[in-house]
Amino acid sequence: MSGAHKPSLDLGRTARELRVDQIHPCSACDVRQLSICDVLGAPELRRLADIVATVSFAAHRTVLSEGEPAELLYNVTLGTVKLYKLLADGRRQITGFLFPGDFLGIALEHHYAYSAEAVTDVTLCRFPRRRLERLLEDMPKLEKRLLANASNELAAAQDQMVLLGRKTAREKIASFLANLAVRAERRGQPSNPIALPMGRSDIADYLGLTTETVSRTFTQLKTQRIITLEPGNLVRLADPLAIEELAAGG
Amino acid sequence: MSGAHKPSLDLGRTARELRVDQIHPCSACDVRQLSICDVLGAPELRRLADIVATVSFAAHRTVLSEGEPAELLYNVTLGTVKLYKLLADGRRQITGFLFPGDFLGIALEHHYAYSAEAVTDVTLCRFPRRRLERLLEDMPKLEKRLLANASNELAAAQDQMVLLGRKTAREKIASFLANLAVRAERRGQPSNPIALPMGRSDIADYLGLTTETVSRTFTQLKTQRIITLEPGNLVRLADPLAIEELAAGG
DNA sequence: CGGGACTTTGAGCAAATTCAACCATTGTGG
DNA sequence: CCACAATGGTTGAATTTGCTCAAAGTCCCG
Repeated sequence: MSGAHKPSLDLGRTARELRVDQIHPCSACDVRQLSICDVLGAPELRRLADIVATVSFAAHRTVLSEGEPAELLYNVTLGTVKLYKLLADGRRQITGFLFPGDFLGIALEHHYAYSAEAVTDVTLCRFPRRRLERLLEDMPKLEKRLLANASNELAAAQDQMVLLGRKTAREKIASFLANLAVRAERRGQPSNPIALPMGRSDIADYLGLTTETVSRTFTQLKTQRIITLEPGNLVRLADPLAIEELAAGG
Repeated sequence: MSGAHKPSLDLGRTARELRVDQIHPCSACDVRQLSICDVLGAPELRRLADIVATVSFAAHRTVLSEGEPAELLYNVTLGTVKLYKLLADGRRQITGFLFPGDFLGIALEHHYAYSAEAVTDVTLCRFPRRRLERLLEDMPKLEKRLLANASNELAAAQDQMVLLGRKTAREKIASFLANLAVRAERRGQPSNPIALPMGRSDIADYLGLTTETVSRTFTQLKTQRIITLEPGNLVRLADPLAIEELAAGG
């Protein structure tokens, strides 16, 4: 069965959660212009800083679980997080990867709609939902920003549906790489040797494939000189145009 | 190639668009409690009515096209609409079906993120985006409602990713039927013999399958006495429990 | 009653999966 | 310091699910 997920031994979510409250006041935040905080002025930022805590999770820790009451919302400031849903028999679909600047905590009737796990060591800004909602009353700009954010995510979700429903394995991998490159660029990070912080099975569960197919497709693209794999989990797009065409469905 | 879409001759979007402005003032709207308008009181509803127009499209007409400037937003009041995206070679992914009460017009940087086409004859409430945005300034409740709406759609999009990436054809069809039943019920419509206003190829493009596989799967479920097909494009869930189990990934 | 579009069924095929073995890297304990 | 276990990644062979191509059947609607 594809996408089967061996539940790894989890010593409990908070076991290695480090609370580093108030070390990073928002005004010094280096991902502010990437995040929803970019619309806030200094006084509003101060009020936000009052309710925020900076927390860290080691790689593979669970940040939040589907179905739990959504009392805490997060903003990624460092590292990579994956969002996923499980079927009863363990099949897993990863619905997204989050990088610095990305917002976390889509809820449905105040319960998380998915689970989230740290891919690498991560640092997050944590907001109590109630207090954030109260703050929103006074900050229509922030509310607008959240709506714009949700719209962007919806558009991305639809692109992902096209990928999952209609693209071949080659096209899926190419789309994935192109997408990572764009997002890395947006964060001001190198976009040509692209960093792949996640493993093959995470990629597989994100693209609706198996690890074997992901691996085979990488080697196929490698032998066709479209990409090269470099040490440190880096992928170089040797032929970015070919990647673009494949990603678009060529 | 699966999902190939023969572009049907289109005589132009507005050719058969009927403008029936102001015939339905919002206060008499029979889908108000299903839509984003449910949070508005009488005075606010009146202001909304001032900027809304009621428009109709015949089946198969294009309501809006991906990439166009998003100057108009809609709310479905009657009929069924499908949202879709195309790849360059014609492969198509339907990203959603909209029924009465559903909101239409997710945009990215003020351009539509997808195309929308009438499945049946439909009637819609149409809002000019700018004027609606201006109205939002005075109606924080409506803005909150739009955000909640976007959250719901995001959760639904993630469920669809699970379906597309990890479910079998049988499970996809079962999930689809279960989902239609829930939504019909929510609208106060019969949920057991379920109406299927869309054709096999729309279902296929929604579930990431081909029409042949959709058809085969229906007959398979029929011979297993899990469903029966009734005249008028109705599907009866003869064994709702089996449908539920299949939909959940059993 | 006839025509066209949609749906169903059939036969063969192909892309991706499954199952299994092997390889590479890394971290650990003797 | 090196052997070796563990983990993750790659490769191979056989299988399977769903697709492609083709034809026949249905259902509207005029």
